[in-house]
Amino acid sequence: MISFEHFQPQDGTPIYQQIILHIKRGIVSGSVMAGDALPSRRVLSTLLGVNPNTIQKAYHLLEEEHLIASHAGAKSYIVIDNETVARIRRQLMETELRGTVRALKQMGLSKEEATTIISSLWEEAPSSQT
Amino acid sequence: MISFEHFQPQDGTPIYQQIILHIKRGIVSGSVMAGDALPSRRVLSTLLGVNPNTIQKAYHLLEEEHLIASHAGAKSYIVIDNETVARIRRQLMETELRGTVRALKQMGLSKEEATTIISSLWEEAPSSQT
DNA sequence: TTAACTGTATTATATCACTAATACGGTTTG
DNA sequence: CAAACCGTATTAGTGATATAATACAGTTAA
Repeated sequence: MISFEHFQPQDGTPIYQQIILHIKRGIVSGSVMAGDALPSRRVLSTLLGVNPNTIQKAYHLLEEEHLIASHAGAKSYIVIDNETVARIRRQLMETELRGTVRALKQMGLSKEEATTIISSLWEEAPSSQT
Repeated sequence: MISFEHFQPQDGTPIYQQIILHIKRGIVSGSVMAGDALPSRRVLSTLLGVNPNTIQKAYHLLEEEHLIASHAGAKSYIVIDNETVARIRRQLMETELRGTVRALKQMGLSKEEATTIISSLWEEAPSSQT
């Protein structure tokens, strides 16, 4: 069962997008694998304190992207191969870092300053894998 | 006059927030200084192709944060001191990097992988100051 | 088998970001 | 002074996000 233990929603970005990101990052890190079952819509909505429709929207979009498979009545499962994992990895790196690098350069930082700051932030941030 | 030449809005985040960020990043980099005039609401809305009210919202929020001063009939101007610049700098670093570092760790990257990727992205991205 | 769970669908409501169309009064400049 | 700017305010409408309350049919397990 895919875990949402360390999922903490932050306002500003839609919750259904954050759920999608959470699962995709799990796929990239290897903690989410093919065959894994997802929490049911109702269970996860209760766990996160949001509406079931919000979960359904996230799962529906994941299914449209062919990352999960749903069959009416049964649970939904992760369906991915190695090629898909690589694609998701590239996709997340792109969206996550492109804007950050642009922002740092726009603030006048040098490449060295940027990597130094990120290194120092790496130490203090909470993590499942140091 | 503060330049919006290199400003290219990306959908997903509200335009008024992007305008605020653009100005704050300019302040941090030193390209936006105390006394600089801002484009009028109408001019900037035409330039960016958005509604004047959107610009007004951005400027109004900047004024509430005491970064600009507006007087009915005249242009709006940047009003900041060194202490304010330092505060904005800390604020932007915080919001920009904290989430990125969290995301990269959640994807299972090591500190070395992260800094390496950022270094390589630094080269290809467009910039006003290489 | 049947009860409990599952995915799926529908309709209604509220809020926010953004657009649109005006209007009013103060400032600047020729 | 007067025209051309400027900031400010109001009202109305649209689309996206999220909530709320149901309803129906398929799957699973005691």
